[in-house]
Amino acid sequence: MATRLLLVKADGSVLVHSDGGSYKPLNWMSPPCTLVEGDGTWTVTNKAGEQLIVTIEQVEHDSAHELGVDPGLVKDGVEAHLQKLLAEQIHTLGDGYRLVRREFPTAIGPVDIMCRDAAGGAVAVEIKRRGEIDGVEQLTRYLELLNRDPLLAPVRGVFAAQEIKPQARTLAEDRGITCVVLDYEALRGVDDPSQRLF
Amino acid sequence: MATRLLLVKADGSVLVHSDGGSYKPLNWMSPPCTLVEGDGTWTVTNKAGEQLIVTIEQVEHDSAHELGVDPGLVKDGVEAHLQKLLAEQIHTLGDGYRLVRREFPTAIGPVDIMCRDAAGGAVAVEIKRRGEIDGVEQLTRYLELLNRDPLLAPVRGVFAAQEIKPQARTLAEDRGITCVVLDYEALRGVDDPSQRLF
DNA sequence: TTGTTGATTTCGCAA
DNA sequence: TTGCGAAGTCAACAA
Repeated sequence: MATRLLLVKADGSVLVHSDGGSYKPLNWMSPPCTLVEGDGTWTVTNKAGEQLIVTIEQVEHDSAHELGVDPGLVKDGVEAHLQKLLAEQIHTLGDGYRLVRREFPTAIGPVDIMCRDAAGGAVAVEIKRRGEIDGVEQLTRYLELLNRDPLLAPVRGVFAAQEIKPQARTLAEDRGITCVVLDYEALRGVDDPSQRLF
Repeated sequence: MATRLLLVKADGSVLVHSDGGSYKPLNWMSPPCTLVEGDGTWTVTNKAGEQLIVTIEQVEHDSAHELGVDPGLVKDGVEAHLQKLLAEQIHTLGDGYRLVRREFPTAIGPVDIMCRDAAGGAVAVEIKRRGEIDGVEQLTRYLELLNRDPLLAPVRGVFAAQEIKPQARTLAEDRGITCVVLDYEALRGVDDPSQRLF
């Protein structure tokens, strides 16, 4: 038994907040779920039959407010933006680079950017906001597959991110993958539509 | 401008909740951070200098409560439990299996369980609650390393999880890794202390 | 409906 | 302090 903040949101979710844990509640139930009040308890049940049971001994405060849905939040600088900007400025990777296409399809998922270097060699680019080992593994899988295609092989790999963790860099370089740290501000700054030819 | 729930927790975090997004706030700032009130705005700044700026036009309700820290929440069935139970009942993997040790150390991190099969061959086990591609990659890295050790090689891999995603299973089996679906209830059921010899 | 990917993950442990 | 692994992710998009 402890003092807690109970929060029922309009989407049906029920949150039990303690005073720690940053934005994460101590416990919760995600929508869709049903809330049954009775005998000092809330019983919250989701579709899978899982239950969150709250015993209420005393109410310090209780109020309800309509929040509405509204525009909400606009994000900037997510991976999709990095991908778009880098595709437009593929020369960031080196002189003579040419874009083949974004979201280049393969059997195991799309490669973020496929391009060719000055010598005409195929280059697969994996883009992350934060470059960690997962991303290197993902690019490695793509490279293994792409290099089986005689029309493409040999395909080099480039791992591009705003920040690359040391361990990810080590793994990438061990595998012959080039690491590139992207400067989002610089990419965005150069992305002036009036300076673009097409 | 919209009606929002502003929540300042004792750990310093500031949460802006809308009526959607389940347990996640529309926007937030994680501790440690500082909150400066002034002129209808809250300016929340973290250590890295990032800012969350909230403009307040009207207050519908305002209250403060001491929540305390308390025991909180006890979890059951996390990976550590699966690992302990499987180590105690290593025969789940097959007759004649013997435990070498849990958290078997390697240069790139500990292998969850190292054991030997009936024929005496080394087996590295990676345990997950939910088996996804990441886990297969992790086990693959361990196997590559372990198989360079002439005292251990050849080392087989077993990928054990309560639930294994099809893509993870395919990747694992392509690499000769055995997939095992763990039944937590069954493992726990057998783990009756009164039935244990030590 | 199902699967896959990205995200301001947070938290705990150990080196 | 830093790095790494685990977690009840959630939401958007595509097949």
